[in-house]
Amino acid sequence: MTIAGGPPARGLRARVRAEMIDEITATARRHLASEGANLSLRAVARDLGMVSSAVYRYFPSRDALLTALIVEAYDALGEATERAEAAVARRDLRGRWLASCHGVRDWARAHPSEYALIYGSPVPGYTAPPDTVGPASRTPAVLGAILRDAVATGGVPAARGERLPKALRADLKRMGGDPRFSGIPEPVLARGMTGWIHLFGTVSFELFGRLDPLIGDGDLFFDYQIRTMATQIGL
Amino acid sequence: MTIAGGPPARGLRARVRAEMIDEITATARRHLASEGANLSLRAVARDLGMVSSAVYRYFPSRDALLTALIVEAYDALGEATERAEAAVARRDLRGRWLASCHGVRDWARAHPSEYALIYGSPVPGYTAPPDTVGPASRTPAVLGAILRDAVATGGVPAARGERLPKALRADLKRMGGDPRFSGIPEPVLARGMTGWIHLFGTVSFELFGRLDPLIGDGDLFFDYQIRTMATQIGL
DNA sequence: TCTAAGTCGAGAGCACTGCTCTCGTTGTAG
DNA sequence: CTACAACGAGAGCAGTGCTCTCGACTTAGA
Repeated sequence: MTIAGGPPARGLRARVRAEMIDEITATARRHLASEGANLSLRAVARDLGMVSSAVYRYFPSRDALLTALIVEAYDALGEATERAEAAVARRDLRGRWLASCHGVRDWARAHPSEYALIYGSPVPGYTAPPDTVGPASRTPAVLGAILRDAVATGGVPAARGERLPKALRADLKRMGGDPRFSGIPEPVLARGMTGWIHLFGTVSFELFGRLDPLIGDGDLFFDYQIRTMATQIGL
Repeated sequence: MTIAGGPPARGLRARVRAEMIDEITATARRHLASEGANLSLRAVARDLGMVSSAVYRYFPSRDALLTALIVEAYDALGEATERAEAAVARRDLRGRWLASCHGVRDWARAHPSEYALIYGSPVPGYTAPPDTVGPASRTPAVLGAILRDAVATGGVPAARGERLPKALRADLKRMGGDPRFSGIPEPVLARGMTGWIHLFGTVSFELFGRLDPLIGDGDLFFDYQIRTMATQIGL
């Protein structure tokens, strides 16, 4: 053995292992994109020139592989949204909101299978482990930051005479405990949730083909939808 | 053979066949409810005391069975919506809209697997055959009728200074060609689509667990959401 | 440096799936 | 009454997720 220059302790094997995991998830993602949601672990293994049982050295089950893909998808969507939002001047609150929405849609259209994986119907026996909640809230966090900035700079009215039911107000107050949504008045938070739901509703309807027979120009429709919604939020 | 009183011509076998089809779909629906979306044709057959190949006498493939369930689900949802809407006084346009929304949600909560089947991510290799478009538009038709009545009686403003992009206006005009959506001015139709998207977005988010950590009282949240949306539509 | 321990890939195998084909049985139409 | 079509059962094929065992290999400790 050489004295130095070799890989670090716990090195070679651990690194090969990490690379292997990456290769598996990458191949799985490709399969997901090409064949849809029913991912075959055996097919992934075959693609990598290994036998199916070998994959189980890296992922204890097919669900675990799916979880890895889900986390990756949430992160990718979150990053895409953050990047789109960051490209707009800080003081242009409405522009930041619209850019975020377009960021979500653009990523979803570029990665329909991964979007369906995270925003479609839950996979049969699968229940999302807690690892996913962090990455999942990255996109809402972007929207929350915009609302907070908007409230702080007076870019959005804190209240417009809404009458929030007591229990709903309590839920929203609890949400305000989360630092990502703190500093946002409850009425604004409620409006923001409407926009959030409407955003993903629109993207899902478009991707799942629900608008196909109705809408010719999807870009225009989406833009119009989120603009009116932004206006109704007060942005 | 008896002279009369027996089953009609083309009778016994055809009737047994129809009953068999009903039994299969009923059992399949039960399996769907209990086990989630991955429906096993073999398990359904086993439940009916027959062998899997026998089921193929009635449905050419598992997808065909799924299609039957999808059509049934669309019809059931449509009927539930229609019934909820019919229970409200005709002149109470806002009440009719809200009742329809609640009808959708109540049915979805009572049949989550069937809802996921029709409003979740599209099944992997499956593409919806044209048989489904009719039943699928039953619920939108209810909402459309309310909007038409509202416009006719002045219950909703036909225009509120919206500026619709030309291409979008063209799409909406084309939608107006459908008798179910005729007589609804384009701006109202656009607002209605926002409400439609938001409605199913809210139901999907609730059923797919996206609101779980945030919202305590789901009933209240949903009601608040659709009320504010109805107001924004102009109802 | 040698050895015990742990990691890995391959292969066989189990229970399950959708689907096809064949083979007797049975209801039906002419 | 007969020829035909529909039907259910069974065997079988290719595929799936997952488990277990076995030999080859890397790693860590003495």
